Amino acid sequence: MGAKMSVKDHAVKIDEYTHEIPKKSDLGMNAPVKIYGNPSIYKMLDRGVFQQIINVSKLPGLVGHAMTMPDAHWGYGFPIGGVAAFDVNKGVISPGGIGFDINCGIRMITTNLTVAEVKPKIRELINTLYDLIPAGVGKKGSVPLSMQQFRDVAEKGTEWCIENGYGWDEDLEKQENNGCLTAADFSVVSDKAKSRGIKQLGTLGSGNHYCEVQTVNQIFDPDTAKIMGVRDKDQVVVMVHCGSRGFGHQIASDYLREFLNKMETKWNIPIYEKELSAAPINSKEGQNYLKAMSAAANFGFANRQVIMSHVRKGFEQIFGRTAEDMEMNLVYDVAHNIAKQEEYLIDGKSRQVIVHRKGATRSFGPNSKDIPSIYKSVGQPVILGGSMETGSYLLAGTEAAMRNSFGSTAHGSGRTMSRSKAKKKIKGHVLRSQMEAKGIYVRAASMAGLAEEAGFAYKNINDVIDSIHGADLSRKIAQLVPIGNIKG
DNA sequence: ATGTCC
Repeated sequence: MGAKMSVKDHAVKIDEYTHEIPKKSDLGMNAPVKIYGNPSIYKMLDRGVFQQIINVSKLPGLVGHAMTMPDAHWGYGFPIGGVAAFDVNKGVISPGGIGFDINCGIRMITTNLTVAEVKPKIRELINTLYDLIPAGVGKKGSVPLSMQQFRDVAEKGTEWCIENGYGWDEDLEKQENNGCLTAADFSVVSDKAKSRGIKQLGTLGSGNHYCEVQTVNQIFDPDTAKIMGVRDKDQVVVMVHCGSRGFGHQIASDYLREFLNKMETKWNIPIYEKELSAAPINSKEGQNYLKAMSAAANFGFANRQVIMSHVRKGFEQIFGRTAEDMEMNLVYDVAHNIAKQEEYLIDGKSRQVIVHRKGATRSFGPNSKDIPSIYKSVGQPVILGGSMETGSYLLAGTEAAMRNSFGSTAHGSGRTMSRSKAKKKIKGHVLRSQMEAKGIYVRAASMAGLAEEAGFAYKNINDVIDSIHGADLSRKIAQLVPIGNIKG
C-alpha cells in the first residue's frame, strides 16, 4: 500500500472497550499499548494520542501496557488520560507523565439539604462562596503562612489543615493516602516554587478548576451510594476541583528542565521527544523529583481541604445551621495527576512499580490496601468531573482495574475542542446566560475562561462513563448535575 | 494547568 500508514492502523480490537497496539520494535516500542474507549470514543480519538502513548512505551523499564483512558486527549509529552507503570529499579519517572498541575484532583462533599431548599438561595450561596474562595490566575490565598508553616503544609498535607482548624478529624482518612505523601521533602524544592506557593493556600486557580454545587440526578447502586453518603435523588452535594497551583507548576518545570539536560549525557536514555524528559527512578535526581512532587501533592490535598472548610462556612452562613447538622461530610478526595509506588501482580509475580496517572483517577477495588475501612467492601470512591453543563459521576473502584489498568480509570470528560476555538464559538457572558436559563448559576473570575469550558468543548461524558463502566475500570454509583458553579 | 515567555 502506497498511502502513508497512520499510527492508528497498528491497533487491534480486543473487545468492545479495548484496543491494543502490540509491542513493535520497528516503532521503537519497549512495551505494548492499550487504548480504552467504546466505538464512539475510539473513532474520535485523535492521532496525537496514539503517537504520544507510543512514545511513552519507548521509555525504559515500562511494565505491562502503556495505556490511555477513554477521556484521553493530547497533552504535554504524555497524553492527558495516560497511565504508565515503571519498574522501581529499572524504570524512570517523568514529570510529563504527571502533569504540570501536580495533584490536580477532586473532592466530593455531601449535605442533607434538598434541591428544593437550596435552589431559592442558590445565587446568594454562590455569591457567598465566590467571596470566600479566591479564584483566578495569580490569586493570593486566604491563609497567610510563614515559610516554616508552608514547609509543614508541604510535608504534612491535610493533617496540617486539621491541626490548624481547617476541617474535621474524620476528613483525614477519606482522602487518597490520607492527604499526605510521606516522601515529601521541602529541601529539594526551589526557592522560586516556594515563593510562588506560599501565597496560594486555599485558592481555586483557573482553567477547568471549579467549586460546583450539584444535585443527585440518578442513583445506579443505592447500597454503595448509601455507604458513600448519597441517599436520595435531589440531595445537594458539592465538588471541588483544583490542584497545587503555581507551586506544583514550578516544581514540574524545574525538574523537566533538569532531566532533559541530563537524560542522554548522564543516563544514556534516548530522547525521542523533548517533552518526555525523564530520570531513572533510582537516581538522585529522580528521587529528588519524587520528594518535590510529593510536597506539591501535599499542597494540593491541603488546598482542597482549606477550600472545603470555606464551603462549609458558606453553607453555614446561608442556611443558618452548622456544617455538622447539614451533614457536610467528605465522601472522598482523589488525585488525578500524580505518581505513586504501588504493588501489582504481573504475570503471576508481585512487582513494585511507579504508576504515573496523568488525567487518570486511582480506582482501587474492594479490599485493597490504602482505602478507608468504610469503603473496603465496595471499593474506593472515584470522582469523575464532567463539564460545567453536562454533570459529573460518582463511581467505585473495581478488582478488574487492579488487574488491567494499575488500579486506574478516567478523570473527566476530556476536551475535544481547543480553548481558543471554544472562545471563538461563544462569549463568556452569553454562555453564562444560557446556563442560567438551564438552572445553573455561575460566577467566574474570567468570562473568557468560562467560554473555554463550554460543554461543547468536551467529549460526551456518557460515552466516557459507558466505556469505563463497560470495561469495568470502575462502576457507576450516581450521577450529579450542577445547579451552581464558581469558576477560576 | 501556569505570575499563559526569563
